[in-house]
Amino acid sequence: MSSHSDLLAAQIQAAISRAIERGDLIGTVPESIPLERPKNRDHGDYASSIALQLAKPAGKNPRDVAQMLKADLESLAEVSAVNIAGPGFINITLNRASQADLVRTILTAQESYGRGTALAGVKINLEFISANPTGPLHLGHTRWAAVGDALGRVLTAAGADVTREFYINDRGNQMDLFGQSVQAAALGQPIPEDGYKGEYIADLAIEVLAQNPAITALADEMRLIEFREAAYQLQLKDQQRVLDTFNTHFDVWFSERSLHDGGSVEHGVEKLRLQGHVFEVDGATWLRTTDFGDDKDRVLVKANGDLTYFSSDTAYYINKRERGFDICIYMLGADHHGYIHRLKATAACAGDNPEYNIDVLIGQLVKIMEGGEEVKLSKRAGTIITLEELVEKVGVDAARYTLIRYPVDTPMVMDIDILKRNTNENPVYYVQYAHARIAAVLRNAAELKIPAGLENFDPAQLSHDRENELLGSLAEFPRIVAGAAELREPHRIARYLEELAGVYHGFYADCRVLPMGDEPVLAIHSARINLCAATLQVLKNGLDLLGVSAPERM
RNA sequence: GUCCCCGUAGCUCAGUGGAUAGAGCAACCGCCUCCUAAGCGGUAGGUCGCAGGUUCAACUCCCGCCGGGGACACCA
Repeated sequence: MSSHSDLLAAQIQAAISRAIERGDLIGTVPESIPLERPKNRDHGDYASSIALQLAKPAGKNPRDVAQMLKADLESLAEVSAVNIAGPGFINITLNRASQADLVRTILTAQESYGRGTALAGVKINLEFISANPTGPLHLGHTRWAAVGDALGRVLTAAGADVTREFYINDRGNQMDLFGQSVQAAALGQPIPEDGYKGEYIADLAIEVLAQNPAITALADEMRLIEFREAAYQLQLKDQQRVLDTFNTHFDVWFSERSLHDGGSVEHGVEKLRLQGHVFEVDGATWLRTTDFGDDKDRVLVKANGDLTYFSSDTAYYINKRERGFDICIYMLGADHHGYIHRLKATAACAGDNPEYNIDVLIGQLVKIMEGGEEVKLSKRAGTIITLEELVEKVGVDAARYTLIRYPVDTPMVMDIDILKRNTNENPVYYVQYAHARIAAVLRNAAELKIPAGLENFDPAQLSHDRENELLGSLAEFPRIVAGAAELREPHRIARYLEELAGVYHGFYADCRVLPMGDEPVLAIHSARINLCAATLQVLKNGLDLLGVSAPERM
C-alpha cells in the first residue's frame, strides 16, 4: 500500500537524482528522505528538511537547493502547493481530494489498515512476566502483562511471527519454601521463617487437602513433594486464569525444570565451551562474559557441582535460538538491569549478534495512589496489590490502557481514584468515547437511510480544515504502528489514539455529519459518513493493538 | 566504587536532530430549544536541572557536574 509520504519521498529522490545529472548538485541520492507532519498547520501537510542536509556538502544555499526540487514536486497530481520556508524547509500541501482518497484505502483495508511488513519473516520470541509460580501476580507483573501483550500485538501488526512466552521459575529454593509453607499451613504448623506468609497460602492448603485428603498420611519426604507439586499446579492455573481475564495470552508456558530434565543446560554449557569462552577456576566453571562488555565473568557451574541460575539463563537463551527465533525480547523489572550486559554477553559468547538477536527491555516501578496517598507495597505487611485486585477496582480496559500509556523505562504513578472516574482525566474514556460517538452517528445515518458506502463517496467534498486535519491524522497510523514496533514502544499507539480522538472531537464540533432537520441529503453528508467510518476503523484497529475494547455505546 | 533509569508548566506526564516545546488535571472565561457535553473553544502558566561540546539546526547526540530513584553474589 503506497502512502503519500512514500510517494513524496520517491519523488524527492528522483528530483535529487535529476539535479545531480544536470550538475546542479554534487553527491549521491540519500536512501531515506526526512518527511514529517508539521505540527503547525501553516507548514503544509508534509515538510522535508532534505534541502538543509544537502546544502552543505553541495556548497549551496539550502533555499536554492529546495528551489531545485520544487518543480518536480509540483508536477505530482497529488500535490497542490509547494512552499519554501524558513532556512530551507520544503512545505508540501496535498491536493484535498487526493488526500481524501485515504478514506477509500482505510475502508477497503479495514482491520488490516495500519499493518506493515517491516518485520515480515522475522521470528520473535517475546518473553514477559515470567513470575515464580509461588503466589499471585502482583502490580509489578501487571505492567508487563499489559505492555508485553500489547507489544506482541504491535510486532505482529508489523509482520513479525511472534511467540509470547512465559518462563516458569519452577525450580530451586523458592519452590521448596513454597511447598513447605503450604504444608505447614495445612498441618497447622508455623510457617518457616523465610517462607511465604500471604493469606493465599492457607487457601492453597485447603484446596490441596480437598483434592487429596490422603496426603497427610504420606511419609514426610513424599508428603512435602506432593504439597509442593499440588500447590504449584494450583497457583500456576490461578495465574493463567487471571491473565486470561486480563486479555493477555501466551503461546508457550516454558518450565525451567524442562530445561534441566531435557539436558539443555549441559547442552548450553557445551555449546559455549565450543565457542571458546568457558574456563575453570577454583573448581567452578565460568563463562568469560567480560570478553563482551560484562563487568565480571559469571559462574555456570559452582565448585560443588550445582548449576547456577545464570546457567539456566544461558541455556534458555540458546534453547530459544535453537527453536528458530531470530530475535529474543526479554521484558524485565528494574531490579534486573544488571542482566542486560550478561545476557548480551551470553549471546555474543554463543556466536550471535547481541545487537540484533537479543533485546532487553527494562521496566521501572509502578507506584500506586489511592485516597490521595501512596499505597506502600510490602510483601511482609501483606499489602501487595494483585493484578486481580487492580482489575476489580478499575476494570480491564482502564488498567491496561493506563499501564500501556507510558514508556516502560520511566516510573509511573497509577491513581486508582482517577481510573475509577469517567472523565477526561482518564484517557481511556476519551478514546473510547470517540469510538462510541462515531458508532452513534453511523447508527443514526443508517436509520435516516443516508447513502453511505464507498460507491457514494466523493473525496472532493472533504475540503474543510477539520476534515483535512482528520485525514492527516488517519494517514499517520501506519507510520505510528511501524515506529512502535521498531522501538518496542506500544505507548506510541496510545498517545496517537488520544491525538486522533481529539482531532475527531474537533471535527465533530465544527462539521455537522448528518443533515439537520428537513435539510436535503447531499453528497457532503455521504462523504462525511465515510470519513467517520474510516476514523472508527482506525480507532478500533488502534485499541485492538492495545487489547482494549472499542465500545459501540457508552 | 561500578553500572542502569530519571530531572520538561503548580500536579501527572508526552516529545525518533528541525520551524513559535505540547496534552490532561488544577485556575479563569465561554459553548448543548439538532448527530453521545464522557465533548468543543479561549485565557494564563516554561532559564526543558547546571555548564561545556558536536551540528546549518540540540529538550533530543557526546563529556562533566548537581539532584532523585534503583541495582551489584559460586542468592534464588
